[in-house]
Amino acid sequence: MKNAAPESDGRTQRAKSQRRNRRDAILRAARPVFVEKGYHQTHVSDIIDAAGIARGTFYLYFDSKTAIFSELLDLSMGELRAAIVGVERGPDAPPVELQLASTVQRLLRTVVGNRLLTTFLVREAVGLDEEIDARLKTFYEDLLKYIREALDEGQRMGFLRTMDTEVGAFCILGTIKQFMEQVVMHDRDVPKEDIDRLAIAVLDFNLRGILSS
Amino acid sequence: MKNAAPESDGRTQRAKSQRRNRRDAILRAARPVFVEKGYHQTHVSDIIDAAGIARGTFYLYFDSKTAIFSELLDLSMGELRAAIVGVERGPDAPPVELQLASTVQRLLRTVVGNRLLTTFLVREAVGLDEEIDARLKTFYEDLLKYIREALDEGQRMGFLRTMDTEVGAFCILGTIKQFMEQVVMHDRDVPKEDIDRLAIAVLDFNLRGILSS
Amino acid sequence: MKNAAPESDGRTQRAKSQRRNRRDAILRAARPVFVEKGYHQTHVSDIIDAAGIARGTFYLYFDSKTAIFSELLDLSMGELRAAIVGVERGPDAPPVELQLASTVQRLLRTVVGNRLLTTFLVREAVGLDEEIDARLKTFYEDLLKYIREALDEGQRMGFLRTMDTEVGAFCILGTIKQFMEQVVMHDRDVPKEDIDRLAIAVLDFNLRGILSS
Amino acid sequence: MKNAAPESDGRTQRAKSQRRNRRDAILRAARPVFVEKGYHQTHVSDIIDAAGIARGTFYLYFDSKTAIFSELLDLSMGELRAAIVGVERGPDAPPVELQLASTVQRLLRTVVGNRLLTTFLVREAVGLDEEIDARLKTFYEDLLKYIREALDEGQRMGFLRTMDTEVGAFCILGTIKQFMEQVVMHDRDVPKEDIDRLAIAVLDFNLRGILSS
DNA sequence: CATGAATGAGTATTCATTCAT
DNA sequence: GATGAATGAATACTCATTCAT
Repeated sequence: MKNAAPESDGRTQRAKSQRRNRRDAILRAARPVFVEKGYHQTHVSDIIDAAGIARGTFYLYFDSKTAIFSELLDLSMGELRAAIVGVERGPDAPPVELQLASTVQRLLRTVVGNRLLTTFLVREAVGLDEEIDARLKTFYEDLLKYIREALDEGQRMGFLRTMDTEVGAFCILGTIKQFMEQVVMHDRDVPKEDIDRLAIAVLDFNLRGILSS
Repeated sequence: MKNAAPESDGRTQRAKSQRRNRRDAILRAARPVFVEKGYHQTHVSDIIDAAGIARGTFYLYFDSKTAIFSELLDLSMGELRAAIVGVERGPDAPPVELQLASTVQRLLRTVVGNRLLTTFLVREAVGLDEEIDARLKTFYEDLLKYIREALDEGQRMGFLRTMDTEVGAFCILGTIKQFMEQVVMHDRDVPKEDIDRLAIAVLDFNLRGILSS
Repeated sequence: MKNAAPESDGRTQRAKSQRRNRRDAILRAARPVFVEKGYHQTHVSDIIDAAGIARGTFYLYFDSKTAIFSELLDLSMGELRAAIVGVERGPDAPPVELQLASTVQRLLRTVVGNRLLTTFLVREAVGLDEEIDARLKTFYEDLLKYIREALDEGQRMGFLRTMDTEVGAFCILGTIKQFMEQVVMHDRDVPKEDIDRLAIAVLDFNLRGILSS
Repeated sequence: MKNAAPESDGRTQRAKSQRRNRRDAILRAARPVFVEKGYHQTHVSDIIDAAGIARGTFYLYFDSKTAIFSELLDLSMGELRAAIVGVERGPDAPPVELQLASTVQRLLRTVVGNRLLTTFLVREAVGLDEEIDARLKTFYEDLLKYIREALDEGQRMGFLRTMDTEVGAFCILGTIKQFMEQVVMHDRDVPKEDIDRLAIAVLDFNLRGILSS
């Protein structure tokens, strides 16, 4: 705090880095516990056991059990967001249709490859805490908005048909979330080829529906 | 002793009826409490306060807090099931396409008309209890199976295109569940006309997708 | 209450008799339940189930759970008392020594023949309730006093040696109670011959001790 | 990390010692409460009030109310056992008769000097819990076996007369237990001289019975 | 008399969080 | 920073007893 010496900067740096490492270690240890046992059945004891730290140490890095869970949820939302965002809107960007396709593929690969994330988003985080619920709501609303804008643009560009894009958006979101559910439901690992096949099928459903043309 | 039979019969009848009434009254009182406060934040005290009964009386009719919640969940699943089931398969039945359409409409009307049910099915019941989770899983699996069979038949009859009906089924389920989510999210009442419009839009999405033909 | 008619006497009589029968039936039903499950693990439900009566009916005949238990205990104490009391003190009565001998035999036969009684007196009734404890205490004190007076008389008559009769009395009581314990401990039925053999052995112990003469 | 081993050793040592102290303090505080109020009327609140600790602290050291009671009972049984065991069987050991005599004296002194112990063994522990009952049964069975073996040896050595040593053993146990009862019954303190006098009287009873020779 | 639905006081135990060392 | 002993608020469930029918 006193900034007494120039090397204090280096120390602070190192300290901060250590602190961050410790935090990350605790987060990494807590995640599978929350996923396996669920929020309410996961006790602080379970987390500190998994992390190999003392009880008090936990509270040195996180304000509460809710706080660490909340942060894990944020990480999950971030990962999923990263898998989606990236559609370019510039004039010489690839066609939105293709972008959407690759987005779906990237998305499903992420979901399957990280079941922890999926569990948080579809099962654990619901109805625990008002603030958490709010954040989840915002997350999905952002997603909806993003999808809807993509649909709107697709309509403007003519390759998407006339429709209520609000409805279209939540239907698409619904198909994705249900895919996530299916992944969570089945414990077995899904082979990569199957994921690609599924991604194409889901995309196909969203693009063309079920009716024979 | 003399008039044991006739009297006991009448008494039993009345008693059973009263017993059922009481049970129903408690169930009716508990439902909105669970919906508003969530399972964990709903204490037995809240339920008995809402029902205007004594603590012991509650346990006279239900084994536990979990038991009454479980029963409410069953009721919700039953209502939703009733709104879906009913597709006839006979040779002179109306075309599956139409039946599916009307089913979606019926379904969405039910969902909107009973937000309590919806909340249970998409938010409250998840991750509370292993047994409850299992029942929920079974419920949705039945639903998936039902939808998939409908899709299979539609393919056989030629008006549905070639596709992976397993994927088609969970995508449809996803759009429905997400619709339920939207209903739960928005507290405002949705006008009936809007519901019908939405039902058509959702159905349209599922039938034709988003691509312009 | 009004004594309106002469036959009311008869009616009252019959009613009283019926009432007594009912009471006895409940007592008979409750006894083995208390013995098997113990006081605290015996619930009023168990008693009314065993007696085949309604909950309210129980309270028509007994003030409380404690009351019926207390009454059963009294019965047990009465039975044991009846097996003991009866030593005649008249000038031409049989010698106290013989009376004591036959008393011990009668006593042990009673104890073995009625394990329920035994259980109440040595296990169940201890430490349940201040009032019950007091009654049990009085019972054993009476027994002690009775034994001591017999010892005193025996001393006066010269066939018992000089000793502290207070100590002698509680030692004798101790041997009897421990015999009862043994009976309770072992579930198996004891053959009558064994009882007689045991009675003689116990008596022998009390009369002559363990030292070789 | 560097000095983990040595420091943890010292810390662990101190911690273990403190932990034991705390446990003992709670045990010491709980014992008179159980004795005075009885097991069922002693609530965890009473114990933590007596020990001056918080509710959670109690459960830090004991699994349950039953657990702490059980441990107190074990302590009592241990104390009594220690007062009894010690008869030497070697060729140059003091005669069993004398050993028996001093054992009885030691025993009674222990019983009188520690009324808490006595209360547990003769009143409190009976019929509370199956597991506790079993332990109590084993304890008394061990005692019986020990006494009987002493009697057998006395017979072999010729200074005890021919008798059923099984009966002799439980009769002796009975006199001891009844002595304990007498101590529990009477609240007043017994002067040491009286105890010695009583010990001799009890021993005399067991050795020679009540009959004049 | 008989019934049994209703009552509500009573209690052991858990677990997130704190803080002295 | 790290520790882990101590804390105490919070909560579901039982069961003896009552009383309207």
